[in-house]
Amino acid sequence: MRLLLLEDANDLGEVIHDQMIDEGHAVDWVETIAQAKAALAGTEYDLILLDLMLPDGHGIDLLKTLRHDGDDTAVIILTARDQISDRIQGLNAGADDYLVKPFDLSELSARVAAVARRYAGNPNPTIKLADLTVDLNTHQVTRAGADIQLTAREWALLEAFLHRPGLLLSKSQLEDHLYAFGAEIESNTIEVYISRLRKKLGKDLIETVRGFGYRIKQT
Amino acid sequence: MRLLLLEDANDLGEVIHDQMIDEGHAVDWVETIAQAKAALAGTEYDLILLDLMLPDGHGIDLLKTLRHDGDDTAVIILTARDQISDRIQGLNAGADDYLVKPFDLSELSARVAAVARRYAGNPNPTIKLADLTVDLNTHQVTRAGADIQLTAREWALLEAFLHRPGLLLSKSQLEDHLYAFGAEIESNTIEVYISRLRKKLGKDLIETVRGFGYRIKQT
DNA sequence: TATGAGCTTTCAGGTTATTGTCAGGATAAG
DNA sequence: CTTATCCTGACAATAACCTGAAAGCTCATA
Repeated sequence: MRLLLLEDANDLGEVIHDQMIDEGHAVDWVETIAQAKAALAGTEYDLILLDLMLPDGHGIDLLKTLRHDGDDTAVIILTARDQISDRIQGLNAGADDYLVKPFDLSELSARVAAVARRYAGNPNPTIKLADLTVDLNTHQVTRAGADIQLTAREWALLEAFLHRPGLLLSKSQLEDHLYAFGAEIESNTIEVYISRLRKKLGKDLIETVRGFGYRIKQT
Repeated sequence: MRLLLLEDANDLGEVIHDQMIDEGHAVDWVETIAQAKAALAGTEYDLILLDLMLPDGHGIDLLKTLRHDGDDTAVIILTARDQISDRIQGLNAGADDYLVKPFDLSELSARVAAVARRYAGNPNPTIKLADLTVDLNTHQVTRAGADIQLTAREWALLEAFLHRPGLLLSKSQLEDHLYAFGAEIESNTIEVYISRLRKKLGKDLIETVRGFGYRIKQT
């Protein structure tokens, strides 16, 4: 998915940027209204993340202009807790959703996904993998019709593979996906969770590539 | 159908106005309470769209006055997420339905149609859920024929799940539905209400998905 | 403006499921 | 055979969840 991240003068941008890239989105990151306008003129985006920390309501103006020009690109507003008026203005100006700082990256990811799905007109996307059906929305996994209950970590691990099917993922990559940046895992946690997933999903779904990592079996 | 749209100082009104006209309704669009009162004095409307972005709770007052005078015109309240108290007040004051921004126009259309049906004396749209019957218009819930009384919060919570069956909703999403987005809920309120709903609706209706949230059991 | 009923929110303690770690066994590579 | 790597059952610590009860609100009514 193609994202535009408009953010000025604070480090949240970098974090968001990295997270979105991790999830396989194409992200343009700009820090001024002028840059944003240039970017918008040239390119079609699927989603715009608009940080209203921007001074003087210019962010709102940008959004209004966009809508006025008939552009219906999805927009999620990021705003500080105390800027309620900005938020209301934002919604009125045509934003699709908003997040109040501070927020979890996972929360942001979920909202991005939700808005994207809404725009794609595809509210309940499911992925089929061998005899598995994975519902990204409800986190429901069924195997040959039978429900499978996954814990949070198990789901996160499975999700890592779903983003890029067939991809070989190293243990450290998987750790990055499962844990907050900088968290130190000092045991064979990934191995344990691979094991647990296999037990629930079926032995032969996840392939071990000795010395490198794991990969979902292609079908 | 004859609509009154009461909305002040923002561009959503225009959008709604155009949409409703498109759908073949007759719409009067006013932007002050005074205008609304004048319009209400002169004309019979089938439905009033009331935007609570209006300051000072005068919108609620208008509704109260209306009901107090025995006017039972259908009223749908449009409100920002920040104004939960308005929302509760609105329901208590006799609103028929409410929508929280941002909302899809299609959703608004659906609700308008629903309320219209109700007032046209058509059978109420109901949802069956296990042994429950849920009336979206009257907010009545019956179980095996017996009425179940839900409070405003309890209903709001149930409603969140009705929107799409089987949907997994996180606690923070539910909070967003019940409260101002970003409002500081520092306790386990959602858990408490889930507990109450279960007690009233039956233990096994709402499923806990540990680490993610809750979901209504698929039937 | 006081009162009381009903609803909402918080708190605290108990219960349960998940998590990260370890240890010992299994497997593949050389 | 030896070694590095991986698998997996078990377990204590912890996080997540449930729920009764009490405190806090709101609103209609007197």
